[in-house]
Amino acid sequence: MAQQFLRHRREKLENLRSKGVLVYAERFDVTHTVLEALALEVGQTARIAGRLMAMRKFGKLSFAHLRDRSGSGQISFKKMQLDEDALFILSNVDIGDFIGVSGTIWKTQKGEVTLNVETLEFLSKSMMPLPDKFSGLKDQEAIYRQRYLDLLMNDGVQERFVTRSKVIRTIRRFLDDNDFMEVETPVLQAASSGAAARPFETEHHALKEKLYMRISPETYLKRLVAGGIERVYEIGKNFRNEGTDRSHLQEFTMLEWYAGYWDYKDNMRFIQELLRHVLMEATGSTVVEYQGQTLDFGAEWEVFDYREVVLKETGVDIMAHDTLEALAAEVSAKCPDVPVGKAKSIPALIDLLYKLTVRPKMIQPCFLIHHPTEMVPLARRNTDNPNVLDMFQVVVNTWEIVKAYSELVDPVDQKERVEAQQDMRDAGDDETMMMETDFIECMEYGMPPMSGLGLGIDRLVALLTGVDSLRDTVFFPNMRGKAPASAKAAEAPKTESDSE
RNA sequence: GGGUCUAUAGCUCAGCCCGGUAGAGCACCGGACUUUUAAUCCGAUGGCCGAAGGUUCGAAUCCUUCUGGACCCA
Repeated sequence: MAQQFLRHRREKLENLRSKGVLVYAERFDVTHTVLEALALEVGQTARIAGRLMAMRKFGKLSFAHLRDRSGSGQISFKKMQLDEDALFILSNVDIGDFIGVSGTIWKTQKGEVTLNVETLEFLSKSMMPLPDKFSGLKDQEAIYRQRYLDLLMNDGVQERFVTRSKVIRTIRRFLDDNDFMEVETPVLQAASSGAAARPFETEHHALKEKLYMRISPETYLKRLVAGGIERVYEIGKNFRNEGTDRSHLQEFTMLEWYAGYWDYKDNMRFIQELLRHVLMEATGSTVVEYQGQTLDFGAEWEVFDYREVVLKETGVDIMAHDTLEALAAEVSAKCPDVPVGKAKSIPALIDLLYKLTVRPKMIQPCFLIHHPTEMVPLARRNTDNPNVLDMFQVVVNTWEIVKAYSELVDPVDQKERVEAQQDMRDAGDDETMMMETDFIECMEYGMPPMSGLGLGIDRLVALLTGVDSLRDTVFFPNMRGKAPASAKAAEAPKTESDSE
């Protein structure tokens, strides 16, 4: 495969070497980026470097496109003005190679600002042809597995990831400016807690202990609040060992913060302010056009009470039943499409009902508040109605992008709620939460009242960049093993330490 | 887990229905060309048709299984 390309390019590489050219150069000094250079006046000079993306050769004049991090622009080679060494390099250059040039700005007959090359240095060889410049790279599998080609060849890809970077940077600044401290907490944990999800399991060989990849940093961040870091946040990867679809990644990026002395209402105000700010910074507007929908983050966000909105939508009062059987009977009667048998516990059934009936209608940014108490074992009960939580979610385009609540800091209540989780687990619901006893011990030492919030970065980025799959918001989405493009490499002998 | 679609040259795709020596464009190689920008023109390369089995005189094409990918459903 690709024999001819390799052969031709290897020949050129040897040609260059035979004349003493360092084919993989050490470095190159530039004075401008490509776009900066092309913004100069005619007659000014610049040194630029980049990857050669296209070449149009005439007899004694050639045009090419050079691309660097700023973008790509036209350079020209006039044979009459180049010395023998430069001509030799030029004759052995392929599209995809990296070169460094210096020259003078001029304008072509068509008026295009172009850098005419006077000196030319070879910087690095490309041994494989780039994808078709017109069609780009369309093979979805190649796009994910060889993202570097996608970034190089397809329009808008780089911008999408620039937006992602900008979103995260803006969030950091906003939180820093509000006196939050960024921290890092363990990814490898003895018990996975903080959310209802199946964890990835791994093993600590030296300690001979089973460990879990975190599904949430929640209990660790709360420990830090107990330790006096009253405003704390972490942006990092969480891992959930569940099915993958367009709105779920098994490895996803989450922002979580905790603020002492705040309640969930403070967080409702704060997240609204934060999201509007991030949108303005990243896109210049609080209105997002997404897949034909206009999502207006600037307008007032509707607030839905969990029990009320489910009742209104389905006629089912989720608080009216003490047993799973009774609730399942009413749900089956009123919503025959809901597969009640799937739910192994009351909260699982409530969640299923909501997800199938209410959530699909939540398009504009809105708050869903006061979830039933059993649904989240770490959230504080509402003072007036202990059956519901001081909790909210932000839902946009049917995606839950934010979950937040006033935190439970009462260790006695916490213990009972964890035991209830264990009962559900025993009943067959494997999306319940494990709990480390030392977290409860920490709570026994005392925690201030506080409220925390989690924001799914990947979903937010998808909304802001118009893509409909979260896989398009990360560079390298998880793929099944066996990359065809590197079959040769896979055959190479492996050392034992390579195998995990 | 179930269903639909998909895999042919480095890339983008035809060919499959109805079996008969593997096609195009771009890229690559040789030639012409001082204003192109999907440059153009002439010529030449390039394939284990995802993998394995089966049917057949004969399979990219029909059948089975497997593998990767996309979408839908649960």
